[in-house]
Amino acid sequence: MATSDAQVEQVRALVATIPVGRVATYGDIAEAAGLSTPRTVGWIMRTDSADLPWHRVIGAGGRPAAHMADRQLRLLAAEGVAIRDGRVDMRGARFPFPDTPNG
DNA sequence: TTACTGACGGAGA
DNA sequence: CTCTCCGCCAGTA
Repeated sequence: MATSDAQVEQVRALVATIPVGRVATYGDIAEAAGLSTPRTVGWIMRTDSADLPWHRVIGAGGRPAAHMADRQLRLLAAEGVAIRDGRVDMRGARFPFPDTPNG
């Protein structure tokens, strides 16, 4: 499987469903989208994340994107997300994806 | 075609 | 806790 367009749309859809004050990890999104590696999620994001709340997408353990961590943390903090020592407090902030229609 | 790079994640030191 | 190495997939040279 070479990441069908459906997978890409799935990832984009999942990211778009992340509500305010919540966040999701690349791994969770990849898992929910049926991807085999979170790298692909990051690829999709950088490819086109203009219409997506990219700031609600973080790395494992609440690690924000290094190139724009300040911006992401700032946006998350503005939405009410708890930040701890420059990292996102996953406790209660991690958005639980309801179900994966893709299976 | 091979090699290098990158919005990642896990395990080892 | 920080740093490093391997695996994974897609893009670019």
